[in-house]
Amino acid sequence: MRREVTLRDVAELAGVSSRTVSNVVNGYANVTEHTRERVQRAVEQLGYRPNVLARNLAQGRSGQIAVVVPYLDTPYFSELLQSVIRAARISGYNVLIDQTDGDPEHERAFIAHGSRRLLFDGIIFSPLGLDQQALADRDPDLPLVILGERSSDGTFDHVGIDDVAASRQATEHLLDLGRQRIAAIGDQPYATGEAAQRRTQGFREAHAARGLTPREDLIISTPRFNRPDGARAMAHLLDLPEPPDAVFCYSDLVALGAIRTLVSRGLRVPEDVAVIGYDDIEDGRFSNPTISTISPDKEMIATTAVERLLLRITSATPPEGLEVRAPHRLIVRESTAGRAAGTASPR
Amino acid sequence: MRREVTLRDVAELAGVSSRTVSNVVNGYANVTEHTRERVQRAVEQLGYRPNVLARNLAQGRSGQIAVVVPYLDTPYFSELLQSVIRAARISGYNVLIDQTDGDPEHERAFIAHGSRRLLFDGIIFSPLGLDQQALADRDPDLPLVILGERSSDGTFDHVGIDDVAASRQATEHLLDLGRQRIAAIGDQPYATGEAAQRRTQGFREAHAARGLTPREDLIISTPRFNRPDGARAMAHLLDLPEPPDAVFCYSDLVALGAIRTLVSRGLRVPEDVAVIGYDDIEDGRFSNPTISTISPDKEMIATTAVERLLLRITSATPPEGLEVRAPHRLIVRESTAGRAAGTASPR
DNA sequence: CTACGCTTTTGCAGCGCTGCAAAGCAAAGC
DNA sequence: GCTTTGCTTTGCAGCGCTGCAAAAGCGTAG
Repeated sequence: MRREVTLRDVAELAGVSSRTVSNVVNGYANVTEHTRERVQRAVEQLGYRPNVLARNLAQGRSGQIAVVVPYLDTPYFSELLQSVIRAARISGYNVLIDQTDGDPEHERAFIAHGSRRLLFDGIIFSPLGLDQQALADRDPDLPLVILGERSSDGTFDHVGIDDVAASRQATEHLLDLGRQRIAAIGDQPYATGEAAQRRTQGFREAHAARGLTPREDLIISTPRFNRPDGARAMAHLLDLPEPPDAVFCYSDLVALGAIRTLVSRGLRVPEDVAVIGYDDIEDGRFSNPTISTISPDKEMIATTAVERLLLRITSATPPEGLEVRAPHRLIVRESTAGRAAGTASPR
Repeated sequence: MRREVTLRDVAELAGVSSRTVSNVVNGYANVTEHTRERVQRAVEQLGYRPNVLARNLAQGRSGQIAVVVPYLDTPYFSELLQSVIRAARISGYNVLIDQTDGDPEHERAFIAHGSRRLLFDGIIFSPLGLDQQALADRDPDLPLVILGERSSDGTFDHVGIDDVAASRQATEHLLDLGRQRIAAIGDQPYATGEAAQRRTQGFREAHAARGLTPREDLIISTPRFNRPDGARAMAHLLDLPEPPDAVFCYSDLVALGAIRTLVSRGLRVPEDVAVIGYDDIEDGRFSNPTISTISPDKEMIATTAVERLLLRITSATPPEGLEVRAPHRLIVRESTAGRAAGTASPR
C-alpha cells in the first residue's frame, strides 16, 4: 500500500506550514482568501484526505457514539436506531452499534469499565436487565443516556415514555370494549424486569380504577418480548379453563405472536379475543388484523437521546441528570376495533 | 476530567519500560512470568485501560469495519447485521453502521472517495442502486465486500444467493400449484435495479421453461421493496380486468403488504390468490397467513462476508475477487399451500 | 574466562494531527 | 519614524501507543 498524503505534503506543495493547511481543512477562521485557495488547490491536486485516527488522538475524542441495544433485529430498536443514526450524523458523529443479546453480564461489562477507552465519546444504552447496582458501578466519566424509563441518580439522562400510564391506557381501552377477562403477556417478575413490571403496574391500575382485580393466572411472564414468546403464552392462555377475551401484550411482536396462535386455532380477532400491543412497529400496520397499540414518539426519543448525549459530551461541567418523558398515544386498529377500523392502505 | 492512566504511568509503578508494559497488555510472547505479574499488578492497581485511539494511530488501522445498508429498519438487513456484528466481534472488530436511504448519491459517496480515511479498515456494502460506473470509481485501497449478486471486476468479493435460480424456483412453485395468471411485484427496469431485474429474469425463465409467456401487465414495478409498495401494487393488480391468481413478491415485506391488501378486500390467501415472498424474515413465519418464501442462508452470507473482508484487510497481497454463492431454499407455508401447511407454533 | 546464541527488555522515533503561544506582518495611531 | 493593534501564519510539543533494532541478561559451549 503506497504512502498516504499527509498534511505536510500538502503544506510543502502549497508553500505554507502544515498548521495552516490544517486550518484550511478544518475551516478555521482567519485564513486569507489567497492562502485558502492555494491550499485548497494543493489538497485537490494531491487528493489529500485527513487521517481521522490522528485527528482523534490529537483531540482526545473519537467522534463516535455507541448505541447498545439488546437485539438488533427487533423492529422497535431498528426503527429507533435509524433515527439515532440520522441525528448523530447531522452533528458529525458516527455510530457504533452493539447488541448485548439481553445478556446482563454483557450489559454490565459495557457500562461498567468501558474497557475500550476513547473508542466512543458517549453511549446510548437501551438496557434490558440492568439493575441499579450495575448502573452505580458504571464508568462515571462516560457520558450516558439511557433509553426507557428508569430513575436516574442524576449522573445520566434517560428518555422514554411513561410506561405505567401508557399501559393503563391500553388496558382501559380493552375494558372500555366491555371485555371481562383481560390477560397480560410479558411480565418479568424479577430484578431485571423493571420495564415489564411497570407495564404490569399500569395493567393493574386500570383494573383498580374500576374496582376490578385482574386474575393472577392471566398475567403471563415471558423471557423476551418477541413473536415466539407471544405465540407460546397465548397457547397457554387458550388452554386455561376460562381463557381470556382480551390480551394486553407488552410489545407488538408479542401481539403478533399471540394473534398468530389465535388465528391458527380458528379464533377471531377481535371478536373472540381482542389484542393490543405496544411500540407501534410497522408490522402492526400491515398485519392481519392490524394491531392496536401504544405508539411512542420514536423520532423524539431518538433525537432527544442524541441531543442530550452530545450535550454531555461537549459541556465542560456535566449537566444535571434529566428524565425526559416522550409523548405516546393509543392507536386503535383492527385487533381491538374490528374491520371497521381497517382500510386497504393502512397508515 | 482527570488525566487518564497511560502506559508510562504503569511502567513507572512496575519499574519496567513502557514498551514492556505494552508487551504484557497485548499478550506478546517473551515476557517472563515474574515481569508479567508485576506489570499486571500495576495495571490493576492504577486501573489502566489502553487508549484505543493511540493504538490505532500507531498501528495505522482502526479495528473497525463499516457496514452500509440501504435501510436499517428492513428486517432482512437487521437480521443480517446481527450476524455480521457477531462475526466481526469474534475477530475483535467493531462495526460502524450506516444507512444510505437507498440514495445512489450517498452510496456513491461512500464507496468512491471514502473521505473518512482510516475510520474503518474495510467495508461491507449492500448497495441498492450502485451501477458499475460507481463501482469502477471506488477507492481501490479500501477492502470491499458487496452483499447481493453482482459481477465482480476482481478487486472485491461479493456474497449473495443465485437470484435468478431462486426466483425461477419461486415462480415454478406457483406454476406447480396450477396457477394461470401469475403476477410479479418488485421489478425495477432501470440502471440501478439490477437485483430486481434478476428476479424478473427468473420469473420469465420459469414461464419459458413451460412454454408460457408471462403477461407484461402483471409485472409491477415498485420503487422499494417494502410493505406500502406491496400493498399499493396489489391494489393496482386487483383493479385490473383480469386480476392474477398468484403473486411472486420480490421481498417478504412486499408480500406482507400485498397480503394485507388481499385480506382487507375480502380475498382469501391462497385460495383466491397465492403469494410467495423472498428473504425469509421472521415476520413471514408469524403472519396470517404465514408466507412461503425463498430463504437465503443469512448466517452464511454474514459470516462469509466478514471472513472475506478480514482476509482482504490482513493479507499483504489482495486476494482474487471471489463470487460467493450462498445456498437458498424454497420454504412452503400457508400463503401458497393453505392452512394445511401451518401449525400453531411456526418454526 | 571469553564467546556465542538465545530470550527478555529497552530506547527511541514516529504515526498525523491539533493546542498553544509566539512570531510575522500590515495598517493605524502618536 | 516608531509604536501599537489586530489579523494571519508558524513552530513545536505532544496525544499514547507500537515498530524496529539495539542492548542487556543469561545459560552453555569452547
